[in-house]
Amino acid sequence: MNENAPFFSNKLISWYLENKRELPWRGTKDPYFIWLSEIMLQQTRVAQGMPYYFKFTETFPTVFDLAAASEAEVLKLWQGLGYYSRARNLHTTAKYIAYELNGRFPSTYKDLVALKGVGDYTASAIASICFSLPHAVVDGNVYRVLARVFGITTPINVSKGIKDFKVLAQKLLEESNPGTYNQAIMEFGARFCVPQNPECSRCIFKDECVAYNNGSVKEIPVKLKKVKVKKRFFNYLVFLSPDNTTQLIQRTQKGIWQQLYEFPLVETEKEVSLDVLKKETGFKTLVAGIQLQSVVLYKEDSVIHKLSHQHLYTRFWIVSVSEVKKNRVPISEIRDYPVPVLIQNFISEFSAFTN
DNA sequence: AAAGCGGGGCC
DNA sequence: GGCCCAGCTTT
Repeated sequence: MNENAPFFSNKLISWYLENKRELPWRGTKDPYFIWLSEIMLQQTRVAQGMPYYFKFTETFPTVFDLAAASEAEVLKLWQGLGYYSRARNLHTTAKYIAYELNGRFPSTYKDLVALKGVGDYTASAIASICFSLPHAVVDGNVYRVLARVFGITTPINVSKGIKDFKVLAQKLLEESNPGTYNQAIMEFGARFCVPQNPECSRCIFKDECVAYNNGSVKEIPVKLKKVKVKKRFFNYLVFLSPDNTTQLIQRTQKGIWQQLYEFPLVETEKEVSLDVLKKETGFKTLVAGIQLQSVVLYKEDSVIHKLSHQHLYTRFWIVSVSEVKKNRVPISEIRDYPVPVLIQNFISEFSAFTN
């Protein structure tokens, strides 16, 4: 046991009890609700996840309700939250718990971490909050707080850093109340020891924080190399036929937006004119056997949809046809399909769909 | 060990 | 424009 542990955890927990937010998943130890909230909050701010937590708990009050839903329903409810593999894994795990475990949630770290979509962080969170098991969480907040207070400059995104921080976090864990301690350190990182411009001068750790007393708060935690952003050029073909149908295709390939729907897509190396687009193999395949009445660019300027690792330069081409042959979707039913935000934004502003 | 995976908020 | 967010999975 680290000799600093009681000092550190006592201060943290005192701060937490005075400063914690009332969040909808606080005040329950039901693992279904804690699990739901933890999956939603992976790489996601509380403010962004909150509305989804309300939607999911209302629509699926129990794990059986979630298990009984279709994947498309789950994805539709998840739409806009991003990292859609979380939703697919959530659904897979719900079915496993409901139908294989008869609704009894796993209650050990080992069994929790074996669930799809549940890694070390989430298993530790559920184990500590729901079952009072002594597993320390290490999320982005914990990295930041520990790195600064203890002056650790090992990069947080290399294996040595990941291992070292986990060991330290585990030493500092208040074992008589691991759930409260874990939430306390995360809340402290989220609300006080924030990434930019923390108010160190009135911090509870200002006397002992190594980074503050070093003047190195801005440089800590150390994180290696940022991702290089790739540019891609998307041309969506928005078919319109007289019977008020269009075409939507489900993305089943590897990559972004798996299992979500989109308009037929022609990806090109750069922004293209209509003449060039018409010569693309992908375009020819998509319109094969179809009577084209007109192809009109919706807007000249590309929409630049930014993902963390890709910038999608996107244009929508309105393709009037006499008949949609494949993957027909009545315009009135588009709203039932889970789609990326990029597509939803277009649907919401395109008059032929909104009228 | 490194890459891939969303969307949004803040500076 | 860059950084980060209650990370996990695949390669």
